[in-house]
Amino acid sequence: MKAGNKQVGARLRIVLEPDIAIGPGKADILQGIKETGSIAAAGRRMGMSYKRAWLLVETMNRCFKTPLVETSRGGRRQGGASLTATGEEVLARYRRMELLTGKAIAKEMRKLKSLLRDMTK
Amino acid sequence: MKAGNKQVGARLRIVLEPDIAIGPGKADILQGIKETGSIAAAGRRMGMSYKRAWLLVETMNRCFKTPLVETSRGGRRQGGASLTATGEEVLARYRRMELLTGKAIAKEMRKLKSLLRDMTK
DNA sequence: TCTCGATATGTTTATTCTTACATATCGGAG
DNA sequence: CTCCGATATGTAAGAATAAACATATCGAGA
Repeated sequence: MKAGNKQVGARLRIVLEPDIAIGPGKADILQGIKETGSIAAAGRRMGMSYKRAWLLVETMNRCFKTPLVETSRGGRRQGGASLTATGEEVLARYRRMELLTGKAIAKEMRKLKSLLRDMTK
Repeated sequence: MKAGNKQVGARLRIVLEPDIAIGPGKADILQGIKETGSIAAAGRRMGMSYKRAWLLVETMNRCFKTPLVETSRGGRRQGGASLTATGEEVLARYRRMELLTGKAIAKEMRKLKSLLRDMTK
């Protein structure tokens, strides 16, 4: 289904405990929720089923002391979701880690790339 | 099938081109070949089928200008595999990137962990 | 009280990923 | 010229993942 995603570069997956990790997918969902105000919209935006998006959110909420995402149903805006303070913090820290990693390995990265075959055929 | 693997910490996946990446799995295979002298042994050591291990090797060999692994069949030692100079270089660079990443994000890592729930139940 | 869009879940169907099994080849050593 | 262990591949069976479909709930506002 989703095709040309996963940008080139370093992809970071933070394994905090065995089977408890946060990677590019969960980070993007957090960001999507922050920007759209809903799990459904965040999922749609990244071509992911609502169920899958919701499941990831549910997992994250279970793993941290405080939920990362808080949701509401019905009401004036017909429900929605937003990041808690912890959610904002986790997202910010993950992005920072991505940045730090990118800088730290930039030089090695270039050297690795120079070993690649052309593949433009 | 394989269970308690994937050490906690940062897991790095280097995406050099869309659909061309090297991550912990391929790095471990390279290292296994370096240390055991065979694809089959490297695979067994990490609980991976020979076919899977061979397939990963084949993919890597196709993607780089020079093969990373060279193989032989029959002969005195009944065949085997070893890393080429390029293979050694790729492995070394990947390990270095892992190290650099670990150092770069250590501080953030600790802070993230402190937000985790206990889960020892 | 009926509507609407979003959350919340369960069930079923597809798809994709791995493994398992089955051969074929190689080539020095015995 | 047969044996052995490893490479090299194909195919079929199974397992794990993900998508698709189907409801149920919520609650302010019309």
